[in-house]
Amino acid sequence: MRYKAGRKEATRERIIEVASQQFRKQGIAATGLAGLLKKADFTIGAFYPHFTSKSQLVTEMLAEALRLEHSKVCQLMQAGGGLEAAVRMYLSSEHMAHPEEGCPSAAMLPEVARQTKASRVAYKDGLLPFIDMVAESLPGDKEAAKGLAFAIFGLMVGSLQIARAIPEPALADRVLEEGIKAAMRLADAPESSVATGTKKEARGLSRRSSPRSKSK
Amino acid sequence: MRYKAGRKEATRERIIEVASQQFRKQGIAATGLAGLLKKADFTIGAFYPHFTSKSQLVTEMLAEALRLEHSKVCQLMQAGGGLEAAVRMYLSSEHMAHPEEGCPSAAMLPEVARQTKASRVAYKDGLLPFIDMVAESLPGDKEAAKGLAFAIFGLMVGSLQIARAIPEPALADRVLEEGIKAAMRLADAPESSVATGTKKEARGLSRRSSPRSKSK
Amino acid sequence: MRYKAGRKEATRERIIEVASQQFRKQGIAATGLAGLLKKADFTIGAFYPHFTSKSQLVTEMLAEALRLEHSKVCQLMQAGGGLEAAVRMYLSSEHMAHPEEGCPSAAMLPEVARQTKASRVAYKDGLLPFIDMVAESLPGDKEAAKGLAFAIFGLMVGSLQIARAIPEPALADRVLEEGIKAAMRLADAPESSVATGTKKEARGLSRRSSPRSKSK
Amino acid sequence: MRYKAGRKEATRERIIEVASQQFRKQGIAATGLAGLLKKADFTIGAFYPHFTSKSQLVTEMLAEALRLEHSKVCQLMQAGGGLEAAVRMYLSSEHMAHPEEGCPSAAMLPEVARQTKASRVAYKDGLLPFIDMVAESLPGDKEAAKGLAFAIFGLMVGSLQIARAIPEPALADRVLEEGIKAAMRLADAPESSVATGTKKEARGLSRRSSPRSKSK
DNA sequence: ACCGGCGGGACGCCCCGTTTCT
DNA sequence: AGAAACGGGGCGTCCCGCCGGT
Repeated sequence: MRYKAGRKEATRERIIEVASQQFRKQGIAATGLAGLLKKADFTIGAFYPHFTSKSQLVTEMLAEALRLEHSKVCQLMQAGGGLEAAVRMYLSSEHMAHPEEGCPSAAMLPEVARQTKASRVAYKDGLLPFIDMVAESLPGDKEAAKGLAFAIFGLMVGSLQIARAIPEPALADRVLEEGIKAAMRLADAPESSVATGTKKEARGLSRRSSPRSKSK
Repeated sequence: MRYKAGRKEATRERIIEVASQQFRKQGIAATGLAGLLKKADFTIGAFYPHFTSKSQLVTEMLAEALRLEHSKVCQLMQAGGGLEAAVRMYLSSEHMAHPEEGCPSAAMLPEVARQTKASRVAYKDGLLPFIDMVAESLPGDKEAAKGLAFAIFGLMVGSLQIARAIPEPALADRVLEEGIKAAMRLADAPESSVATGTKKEARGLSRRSSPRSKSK
Repeated sequence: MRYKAGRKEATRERIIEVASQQFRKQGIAATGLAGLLKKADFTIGAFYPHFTSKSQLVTEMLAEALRLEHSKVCQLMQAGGGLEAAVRMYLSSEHMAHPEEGCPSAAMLPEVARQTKASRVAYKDGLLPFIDMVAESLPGDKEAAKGLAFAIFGLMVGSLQIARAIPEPALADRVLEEGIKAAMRLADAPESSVATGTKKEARGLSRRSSPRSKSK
Repeated sequence: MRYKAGRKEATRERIIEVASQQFRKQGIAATGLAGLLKKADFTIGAFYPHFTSKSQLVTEMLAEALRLEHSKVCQLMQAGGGLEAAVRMYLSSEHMAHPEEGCPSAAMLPEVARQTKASRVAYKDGLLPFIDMVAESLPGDKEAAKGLAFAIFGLMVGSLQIARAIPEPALADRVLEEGIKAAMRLADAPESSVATGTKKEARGLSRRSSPRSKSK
């Protein structure tokens, strides 16, 4: 073959990488392919050998972006911080200020819901492992933990979006803080709150929240 | 007024109304003014006497949409259901399936964050009364309740968006359910858990909104 | 009648006046009626009672603008300066810098040529008295003087336009100067230059330039 | 180059060529890009790979149109006619009737004055060589000849425009004729007209015009 | 076979001249 | 006389097909 082996892959990856930044920063609909390719130091000519359409790029970009987000959070949690560290990172001013490097869900969810079926499947497939990972750090049986993980993730996504939309920095920070507190409470006192009250031990969370455990 | 009194207002309101539907359904960037006006049975010529630009329409539409959402939820809560009824409605399959008539935050938040300052201010100004209203149905001191209301709202917004993006109906419903459970837990057992530990009684929520009747 | 008598006329005149400024400044095609009316402190509603179309306004505006230009130059020449004063004024930096108050021909001639027949007739009818007036200050029989007046006027129009188009002030001024010199030579030494060589005496010109022939 | 060598250049030239016709015929502001491109058998999609904006096209079109006009006149003068032939051609009924193939200055000067700086610089840069060429066929020292050339060109431009604007063919022709006479007088008897009286011999002019007054 | 990039049209927002209603 | 509404058109950008050089 004419080109260095792997060059094609490299180009493709680069396009996806830049796309994941631009889409998160400006939105999917508002981002044009030409500008995107230029940002990746290509011209549109480089696009169609790799993707059949913009929507295919969206699909692949979602898969990749979620994979990266997943591994980023995974590392953070395994580095010792547990879920709390992840939550604090997610709901931080830095994350709020830099959507282009942040969670794809927070940056694009409503737009994802309007994409093709394939893209939405890719989103779901990228989200589930992430949810499972979060669930593993939560107490309770597997299914219950998974449900809780969905809720906690929903809380984080929503709170971050609200904070980003609010033009008042002080208020935005407040929203983030409250999101952290609520996420930790959810993680700490899973559904059993009243019934059993015993088994929390949210692997990695809890520290700060452990002693009290509210529920009595 | 030169025209039949109120005609101008009627047109303006009609444009805003259709805009709020289309923007929620298709996204702001993806919605063109021409199509929007046609949907309102006008041509583009009818737009510029009322608005100077699309972004001004976005601003006014946000204000109006939030006002309506606010009053809708308000009615629901005062009708006796309390916060729980509102949460159940928000995280229902119907709401999930009809973004065009649903919560503007759930449908457009990431795009709102990319709008002009004026639009974001309008968003904030429309959101706060809503948050305050929710807070009133929560226990604890005013500030704490407000913080909790932000978190609960974030949870609802995020969960609804996730459910909308997921192409598997069963899983989407699961996300909604878990959102409801978590929202109720948050509302039920506010932070005071340790401090006071006593009478939560989330005015209107609590167990499953049990005996009481909160409102007012 | 409802309105003070003459009010209608006043409005009409005001529209024409502002139009003659805007058209000269920005060009006819590039000037919109809405902006024009706003500049005259009206809304478009004030336009159609007075004119049936933009092109009719153009026609009337040409007649009026030429009438004014005519009388301005007439005054100048009768004030004692003669043709030379008029030429010097016409080809001055001030006139070059302010097309909106200057000669309509210099500002719009190519556009006039593309207007309706009616507009062009108005232009012609406005131009001829002006040419005749200039011709009267020129020597020779009436027809010859008229021909010369056309040429001198053409020279002035073209030179002013060239100067306006040139972005280098020094060069533009040079063009104006040369235009003045050439105009005076034409006025001074009419066609008879060789044949008769006798009685120029370009009524009103020459004074300053008469003994001249400078070069020597 | 990726395409058949010169294909891009060909398209670009074609666009410029058609633009130079349309702009001269209808005016710059009154000519739309879509119609222009269609006239060149393209769609608008073909425009932006070559030009970044309409105003850039204007700039390039001015440069090209002046270059062509220059060479056309140059050929004419070198073919033996001298300046007189050029003047007669310029102020001919044919030229008057076909602005789209004629002098860009006569067709667009007032609009050129309203274009961007870059366009006006292009105009100036295209005009100067032309003026220099005309100056070479004039007697007297170089600078004086250049000044005279400006004036003669101004005279031609203005006279042609006036003739084009006048709806009466007979009068228009009269204006052209008088323009020719005056131009020849200027060229024939440069400033020194009286002093020396003898040496006109405006390289190529004069012959036919010297003895007198021709017209009719 | 990657990639550059021309070219096709549809469509984006905005503004035009005009008509209509008051 | 004011202003809403119409609909066409302004320029510019969009996504994409396809050609052709490397």
